[in-house]
Amino acid sequence: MLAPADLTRHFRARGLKVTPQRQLLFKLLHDNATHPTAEALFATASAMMPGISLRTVYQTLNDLAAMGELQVLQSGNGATRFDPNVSEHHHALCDRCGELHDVYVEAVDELHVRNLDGFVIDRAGIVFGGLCAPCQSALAKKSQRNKNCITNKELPQ
Amino acid sequence: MLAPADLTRHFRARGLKVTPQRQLLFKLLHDNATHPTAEALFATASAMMPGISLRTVYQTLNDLAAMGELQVLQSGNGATRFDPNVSEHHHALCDRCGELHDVYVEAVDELHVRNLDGFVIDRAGIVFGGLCAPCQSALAKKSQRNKNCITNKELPQ
DNA sequence: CTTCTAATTTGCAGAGGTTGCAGATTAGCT
DNA sequence: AGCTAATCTGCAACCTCTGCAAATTAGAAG
Repeated sequence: MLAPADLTRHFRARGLKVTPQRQLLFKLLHDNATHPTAEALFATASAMMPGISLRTVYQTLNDLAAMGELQVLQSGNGATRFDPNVSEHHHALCDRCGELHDVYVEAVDELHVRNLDGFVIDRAGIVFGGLCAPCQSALAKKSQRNKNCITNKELPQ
Repeated sequence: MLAPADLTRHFRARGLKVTPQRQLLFKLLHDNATHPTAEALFATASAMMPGISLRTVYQTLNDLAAMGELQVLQSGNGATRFDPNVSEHHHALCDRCGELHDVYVEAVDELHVRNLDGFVIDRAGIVFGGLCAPCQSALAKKSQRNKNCITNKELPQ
């Protein structure tokens, strides 16, 4: 996504107005790698500008997405996530904490796809599943703790 | 997804009951390549078994997904789609008609992923975007028809 | 600086999609 | 045939997101 100052210019050029609400959202999104949902942005924005409406957050996110300044992601469980990183990249979704990480994949266009049946591919989106580093150590500790535990079979009925 | 008879066995083995409603859904899903939504399945099921509840459809779909017999897909626009094809495959989503096609991709594990930062990948899901064959010809015809139309610039102000 | 107008903000109602709950029903074991 | 836990159904509720209309405001023009 462009820097706030550039977005301001782009918005005006398109006949869109640059309100304080929008400026705040521009700032909150700039260099934000958390893939926030509309609700999450609303929570942060509300703390800095009490009274801002959730409706306005959605409105601005949709405007930005329409201008190609945001990548829209379907997180799987309900809420849409917005990614200000619009360079060509993909995502890694942690099975444990649910967080999404940006990853870069080489030679995606060189993949050999079968069964296309006349479908013409324009782009690709990859979501990797697995465990992020913090969650791996968390799980390792947990299994360590459970090493000496009795199993279900050993429990009295 | 397994054949209805096998699913019946698996359900019973897990202490789950096999009701007429579930048997119907097993049949409707078997070899179904349409990636139906819960609503779509409900519509088909209702025609064959009037009175079946949408709630039951969701229930059974969730059970099947939990058993790994269905792949769950986020279609992008709202409704979840269910795919009885659980072999390793990916999807091609048509920008025009919104339909999903199963495709097979080779050497996905050989992709070179950067910026993993300790994330350990377990699996990958790829969604290709583009146009399916029918939609390409439809669009081609449309642009043919528009060839002799005046452009906006030529319109009187 | 004032005026004007179209764009924006807000709050609320409402549309999907999905789940929780409770009472009635039923699969399938004994 | 009887029993009990699993299931079905209908409905209410939830969540995310959008439509709408009245009030406000950005920013251009005078």
